[in-house]
Amino acid sequence: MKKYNHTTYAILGILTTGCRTGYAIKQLIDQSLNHFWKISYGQIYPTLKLIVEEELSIVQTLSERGKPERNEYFLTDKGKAVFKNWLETPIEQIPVERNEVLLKLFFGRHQSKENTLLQLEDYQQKLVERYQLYQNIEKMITSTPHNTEDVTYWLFTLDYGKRVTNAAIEWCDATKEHFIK
Amino acid sequence: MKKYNHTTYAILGILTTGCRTGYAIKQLIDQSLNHFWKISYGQIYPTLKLIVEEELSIVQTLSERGKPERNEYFLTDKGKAVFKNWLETPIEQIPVERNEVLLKLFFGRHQSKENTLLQLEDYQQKLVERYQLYQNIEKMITSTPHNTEDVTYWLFTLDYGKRVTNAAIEWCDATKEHFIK
DNA sequence: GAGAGCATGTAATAGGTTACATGATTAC
DNA sequence: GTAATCATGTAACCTATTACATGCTCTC
Repeated sequence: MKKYNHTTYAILGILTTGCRTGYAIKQLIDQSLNHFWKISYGQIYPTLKLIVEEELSIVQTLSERGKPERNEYFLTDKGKAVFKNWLETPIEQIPVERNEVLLKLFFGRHQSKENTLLQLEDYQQKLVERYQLYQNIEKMITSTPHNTEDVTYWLFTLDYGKRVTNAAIEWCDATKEHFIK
Repeated sequence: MKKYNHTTYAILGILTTGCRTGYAIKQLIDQSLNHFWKISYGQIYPTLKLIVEEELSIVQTLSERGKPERNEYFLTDKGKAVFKNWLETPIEQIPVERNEVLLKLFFGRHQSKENTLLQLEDYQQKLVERYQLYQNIEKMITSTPHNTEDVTYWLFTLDYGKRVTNAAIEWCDATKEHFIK
């Protein structure tokens, strides 16, 4: 089966959830997948064009009165099969995540302890903000009525973000110790 | 002060450690920074050309007998200042790390529990392998004699990797629970 | 009438990977 | 002689971001 890039699969996936337009895809990702996925219009519209060319989707142009014209996309059987195949294939490898703070720390021998501490504290603060953001999203989605099953999956991904962010925060604490003494 | 990309700062940093050639830079990154940074020759050689053009570095071509010809790079005062300035500037923001497993899980409502479990188990296995790799690197650098201070910084970055990877492994366990029942 | 939101799209640029090309030396 | 290692480099390609351009509708 022909391979596509991650962006293409993400868009195919979102088309299975009822989102129909490029604009709505952007909104859904920004609102629900924001902590582990992002996308720009510069990817969305060319990819929508691509999946139609590849016959993974068909497009219907709607001009309702009182609304701006819009293109609605629907998966074809081929599109559904390609998506399902991707869903069932394990990822090839965990990507190496470039970390600029670790890079700076790696060169720490050549800088002052004070500066290293400042970098760690700044990083930790940004991590704490991110953690609090996750908590707020969690509060919001558990207090607002949603489809129960959707919420469950949403919470899994949030839990991942919280756990990993928390581990990084704890590392900051432990590492700061070495530069305070 | 003029801005450069991360790759440029990484290379400036490595030139402060005594690495001198493009080949040696590649080796150092592959061996020591591999868990949070990677680079290809397609980035290294054009960047080395750039830093010479920008007068951040000078280059000396050596042809020793018995050795292939090589270009050695040395930071200029300007190069050292640019690097120091980068070291002292906090990162702008923590980047969003795309996570393909979370993306698949997000669409989990539309697939079988069995498949979700398989994806989680495969991911966990890859994480465990990564964790063990970190442990092995740790053993190796603590048992081989190195400059003590260098080792300390090296261990900090490894500790980060271990903590974050471990948090992800634990998340896999917790999440798998929901699909086993 | 101004601003927010809905809606679509492209071009320039940046950043990075992969494959390819070349050639010397060293160890077996 | 042949495989591994040292060493340098480029071209094609892929992915993604940013800025820009357009125009409609709805609310205040």
